Amino acid sequence: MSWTEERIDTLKKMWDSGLTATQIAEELGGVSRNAVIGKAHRLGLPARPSPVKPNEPKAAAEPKPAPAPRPTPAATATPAESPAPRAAAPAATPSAPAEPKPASDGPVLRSVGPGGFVRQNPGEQTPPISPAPPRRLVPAKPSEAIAGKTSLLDLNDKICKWPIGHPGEPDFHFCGDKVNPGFPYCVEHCGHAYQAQLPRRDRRPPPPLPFGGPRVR
DNA sequence: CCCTGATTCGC
DNA sequence: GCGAATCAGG
Repeated sequence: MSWTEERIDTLKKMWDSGLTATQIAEELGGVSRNAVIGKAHRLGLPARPSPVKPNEPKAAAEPKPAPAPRPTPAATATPAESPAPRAAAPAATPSAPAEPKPASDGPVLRSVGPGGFVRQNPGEQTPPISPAPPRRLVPAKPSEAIAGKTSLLDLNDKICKWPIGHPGEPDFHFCGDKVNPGFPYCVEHCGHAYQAQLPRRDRRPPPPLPFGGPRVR
């Protein structure tokens, strides 16, 4: 596989969307995660939170005479140290001066609900990345199987929240039928979720459990 | 062990 | 330029 313009474009998009190199490689296909990382670096894409980076050359008492032979070839006129040479657009977005960007630029803390759902934080009504849909719409890979299905984001008080499939799977979605008033599920799935208490001797083992159940493969 | 990204270096 | 091998932190 070669790095066509299109593949590079995909790489860029996914890279600054925060996807892992593994995911990107998987998506592109035909390349390893190493290839992706290597390419990303060659492209000069911004470094990502790496597990092994924050360490700065400490001036420890090393017997090494050569302190900093770090070859910075194009050190034309950079006298001061640039701890975070990430800023690239100082005077941009003239039309929108005050960008209400969240104070923290780190990952948003989330809690995870039963079944592996990711809960939205209060006030976080918008997914992580959607600065603007400036370009043409792109394939939007991750949601092809769900097209037309009831996704997590579609859930509300009026539709059945009975899960179809398992969280994390590409086709995972929800029933989405009209809810049985007073219940989180539609009539049919209420029948699965709630069973009349029968006399002990008549009870039967197989209780359908939404989530939690051991995966059957 | 697994995961991650960074770096190196032979091709 | 490419990416496997290697490194190193979580």
